[in-house]
Amino acid sequence: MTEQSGSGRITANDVARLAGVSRSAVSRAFTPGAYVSRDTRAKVERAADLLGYRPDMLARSLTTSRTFLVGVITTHLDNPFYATLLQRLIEEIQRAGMAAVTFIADETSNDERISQLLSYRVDALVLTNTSLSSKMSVRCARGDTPVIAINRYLEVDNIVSVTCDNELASAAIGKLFVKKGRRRIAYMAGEPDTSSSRDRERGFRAGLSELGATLHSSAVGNYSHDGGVRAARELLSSSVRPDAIFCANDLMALATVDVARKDFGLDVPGDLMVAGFDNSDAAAWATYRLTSVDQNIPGMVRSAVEEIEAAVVERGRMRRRVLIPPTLVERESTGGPKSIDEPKYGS
Amino acid sequence: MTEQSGSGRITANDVARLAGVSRSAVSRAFTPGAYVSRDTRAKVERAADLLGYRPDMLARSLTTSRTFLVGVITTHLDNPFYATLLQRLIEEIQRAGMAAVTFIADETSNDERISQLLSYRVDALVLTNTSLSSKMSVRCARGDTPVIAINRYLEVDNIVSVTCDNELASAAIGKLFVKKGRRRIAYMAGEPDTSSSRDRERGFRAGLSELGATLHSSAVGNYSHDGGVRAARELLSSSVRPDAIFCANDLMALATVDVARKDFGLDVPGDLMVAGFDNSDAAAWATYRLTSVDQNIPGMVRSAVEEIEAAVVERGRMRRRVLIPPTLVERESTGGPKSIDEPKYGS
DNA sequence: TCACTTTCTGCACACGAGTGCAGTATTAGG
DNA sequence: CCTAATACTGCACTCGTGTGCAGAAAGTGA
Repeated sequence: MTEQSGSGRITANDVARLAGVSRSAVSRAFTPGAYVSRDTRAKVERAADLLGYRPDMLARSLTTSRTFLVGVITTHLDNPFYATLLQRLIEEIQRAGMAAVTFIADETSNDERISQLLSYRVDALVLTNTSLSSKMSVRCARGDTPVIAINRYLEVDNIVSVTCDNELASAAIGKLFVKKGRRRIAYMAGEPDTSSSRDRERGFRAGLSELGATLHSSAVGNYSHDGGVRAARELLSSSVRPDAIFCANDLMALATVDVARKDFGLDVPGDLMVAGFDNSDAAAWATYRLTSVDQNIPGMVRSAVEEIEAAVVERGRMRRRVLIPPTLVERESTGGPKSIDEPKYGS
Repeated sequence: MTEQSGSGRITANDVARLAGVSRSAVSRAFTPGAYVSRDTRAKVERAADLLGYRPDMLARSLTTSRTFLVGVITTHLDNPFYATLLQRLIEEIQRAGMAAVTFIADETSNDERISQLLSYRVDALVLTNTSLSSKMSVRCARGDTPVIAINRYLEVDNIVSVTCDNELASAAIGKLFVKKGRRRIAYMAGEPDTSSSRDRERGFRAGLSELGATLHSSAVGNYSHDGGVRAARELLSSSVRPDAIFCANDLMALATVDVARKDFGLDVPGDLMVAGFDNSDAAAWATYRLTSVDQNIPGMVRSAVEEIEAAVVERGRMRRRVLIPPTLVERESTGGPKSIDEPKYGS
């Protein structure tokens, strides 16, 4: 019998032997657009799925320099926003016929991770809420590895960054508070050194001042629930308590609602309006009904993967910035949706 | 100048040339336990990090058949439990010096995904809340690819399954309800055809009957928040309303609390006790203070990766089942923790 | 100094596939 | 029936690294 050789692995040679053709023919049968007769292709395909053969990606990548692997570096997934983002990103990557090699960012060992990913010759690198050291940026550029940053804007060459329009959305929330008659308006920041938190604060302030209002107070919640609890207590303990708080993400906003009700006996939105960012699932829960900003994750992810595909084809493209338009979702935590004919922000 | 050749990629040849040694020497310098003199190793290392060289994993894997890649197939990450599980799993994998290639399960295209992963020669395959068709099971066994199933028990040969002791934990909750004086006790199932939901129901019933109680009613919530809302409405609309509900996960339990309060004006735990499963972050939030079962994700993940490492060394090991002991976390949704001297369940 | 061991080094082949090139089978045209 | 074009096919080289083997260098003892 012409069986495969000893080892469990089935190679193109085994298929070739069984099909009675050369190994090149097998290779060509699996390469779209290569010179193979209908006849041989049929023989090869029959033999192949008789043996359960599939070309070895590793070996293939060695000659083609295409691995169909995308390196993804993301943060802790406690925050449901990152979890959903990662999920959609992976789905989009696999839809494009590639596979995602995922690492959780570790602050200290980040460079090591990237270097590791490069040693797998990933076709592209996606950073989610993560920065890139200039050293690694150079390494990526040298190896022609395109880098896409989602949700963080990096001032580095040869890198595409995809973010939602944080300033625009935050301004809309600022204006919403003012229109609803609030005057003691506070901001709860995320991690202070991230572009997202800074942009949201800047936009929020701009929105307020556009309608003649100004920021009453602010605190830092570090994007976490616990941090949000502490920051909310801090803000609400003030002698002149705020009557509206914009939190830089939902996790902190939900914490703020909890604290307002449980610790301070406040009514939301009566005594305190709260708005968040991310439009996470929990924002829609009956207990919270939280007004939030939908960053349009599917849109972000689609852009990111499109950038990857473009970059793989035309190597060495320019740095770019992609801005995804977000959507304001109004719920009861700010007094519910406006009347039906009032226009959305933006245009 | 002895620079690297045209392309951006730096190979062992470039390093060899710069260090003035043979390419084999470079290879050995990067292979722990190989025959190299202190002197050559030093020269190679110096040259290597001058050029920023790192062995190409693809080429290396081609000869060693070790890729240090672990294939991970997981479900949608809307459920925070899976998100945390995935995060910890990836972290543990990277701590072990490997990298995770992650796919989101797609029901229909699952076999295709696994086949794709096998074509990357992953060292092992981890399935999270996913089944394995018998066809793929055979393929994995043939290629000597160890398969580890987390949180689902599969009746297939050559596969290790790691789950928490669902029956034990669920029984504990059943007994807790009875001890707290409840008699109209209901169960909310997850996805009916999963081993986890079935095991939890079986354990729960066993716990009840152990103390002479019996199940009052049940409904199916499919492990989702929306499903939980529907199931809770169904259970609570009954003419004889339950006074305690055990939900097969936290997402449904939180939904149940929301529905009980908002739609039925019930007090939790006064009118209705609720318990969940997973001990997700939200369970600890002030609004819910939900009693839940901690599955010990770090423990599960550690076992899983240990199994991988063991399986990579001694190929072709037996099917095994690993049972992780869970912890009951009592909070206000069942009336708060017991008095201090009462023993935990188990032993 | 010689024989022998020990410690390394480099050659050459292997891993599994893609692919340019030259050669062969097939067909068309005359 | 002959020639030339066409459609394939297979050889052999390549990708970047690991590794057995044989030979060189260095050390050891007599």
